[in-house]
Amino acid sequence: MHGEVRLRLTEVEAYDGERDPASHAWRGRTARNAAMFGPRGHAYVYFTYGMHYCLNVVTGDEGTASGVLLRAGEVVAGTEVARARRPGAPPRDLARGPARLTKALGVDANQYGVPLLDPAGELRLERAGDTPGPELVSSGPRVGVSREAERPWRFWLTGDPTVSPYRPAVKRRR
DNA sequence: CGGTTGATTATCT
DNA sequence: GATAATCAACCGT
Repeated sequence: MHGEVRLRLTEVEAYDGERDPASHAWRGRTARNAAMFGPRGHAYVYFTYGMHYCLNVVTGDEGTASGVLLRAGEVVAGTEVARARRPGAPPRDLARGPARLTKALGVDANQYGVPLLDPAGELRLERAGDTPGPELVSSGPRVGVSREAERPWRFWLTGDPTVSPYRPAVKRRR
């Protein structure tokens, strides 16, 4: 959650640090990905496509650079605030996609590197209820990555309407 | 519906 | 100079 807006996560995607060709950390540490190499439980926020922010949770030990991209969620509190940030969006689309999620939450470069497990933090990750069992979770190829897209490291709640529509990675023309 | 395209810039080659 | 862990608008069917 961030401020008044609370999300129930429905879709995430994993990246395996420097060993993973699809990871931002693949070519080693840079100014942009420095937070991925930091302690687990902190935020790695990146800016892409000239206009979007995406939010990751750092999951590996310090120096490891693994992370999980938060791809989608269902807004369960603070709907008014989220709707004001995404005017015109149908309720189920408020956080349906990694950039939509940060927009609805109000996350941007200001949250780069902040701790997510601090109960006093504005932006934080909380456990709510039991971890869903395998019968409720699906997995498949990651989205938008051109290398190693076949790794089935995107996970989502089966049948949940707030999961982002699957779009296979394609080479862009120009 | 589904497919295509422009937006817009930090980052890396 | 090209690309990118994307989105929304716009097309034709």
